[in-house]
Amino acid sequence: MDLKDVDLNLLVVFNELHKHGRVSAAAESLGISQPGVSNALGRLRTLLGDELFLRTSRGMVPTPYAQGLAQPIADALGALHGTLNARVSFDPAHSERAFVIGVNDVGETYFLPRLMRALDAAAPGVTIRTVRTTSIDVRDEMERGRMDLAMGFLPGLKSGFFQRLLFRQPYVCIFRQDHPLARSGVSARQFRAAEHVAIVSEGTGHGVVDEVIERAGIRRRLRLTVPHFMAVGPVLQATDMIAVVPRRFADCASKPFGLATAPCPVKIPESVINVFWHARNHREPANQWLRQVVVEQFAD
DNA sequence: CTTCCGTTAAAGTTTACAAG
DNA sequence: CTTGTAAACTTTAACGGAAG
Repeated sequence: MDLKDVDLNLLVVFNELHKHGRVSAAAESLGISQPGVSNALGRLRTLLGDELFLRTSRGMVPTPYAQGLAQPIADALGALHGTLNARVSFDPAHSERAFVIGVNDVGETYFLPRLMRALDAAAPGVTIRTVRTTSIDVRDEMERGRMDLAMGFLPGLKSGFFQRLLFRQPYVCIFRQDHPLARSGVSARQFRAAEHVAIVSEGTGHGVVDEVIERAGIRRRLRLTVPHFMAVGPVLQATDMIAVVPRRFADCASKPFGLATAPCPVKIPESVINVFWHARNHREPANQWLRQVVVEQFAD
């Protein structure tokens, strides 16, 4: 197929369609009418001899062929866009760009206060929206260009992504300030005897905690299991339970909830917190800028 | 049944291009 | 520079499948 026979704008439509999974949303994003997108899709279907997107209850899902095209097309368009806009660097002071960041709930409490304050000074018009890294497919969201950055302990993101280390942190035991353990520290025996709150959030690397403890042959009394960290502080404050959490979370939660920490008697590998971005955004000035801000604020 | 949403069709407008 | 034509776009309206 000769490129001159291809209306390259159709690829832009294809890209938006794949990103949103809905014709009307793609149309809005492209600034044309919904039939216009439908029409363009029709032409692309004829051109490529494939249905490309099938109508389902969950929107327009790509055929295997379209799925295969999506990434190369996105990369190519990204490269073109980057080249044509190379002269226009990102201007944080005047930008009204909306960024989407993937973090879990600890990430929000830890990163957002400082990040928002930094943005307040440098980029008053920029807005941030966060999404849970545990409830969505981060890889997919990033590939589609719906998420700009992700921060946290996400060992699953490798190929196609860039990452930069922000910090490492050990896991610690955390419990009420006037808990008996606050004086003595936590021995292996006491660790075993205590009632535990477990935080099980799928998709993050945090699951290693339970695995490691399990593998060490230690049977804990898991009295409460929750999918995120938010509930942990109040629960520990009100009970004699203990939890194993990343240290920076413990630092944030100690004061507001009157909690104390102690080293964990079980050896648990450190939690490695990175900032991740997709290869397609590697050269995007806005993305580069935001990464830079994150690194300046949070990298050790 | 109603609502939502994609598709299709019709009619008019805009745009690009080439010929006069 | 003007004009004719084809292609693509827009809006409007009607249609139909899917979901609640």
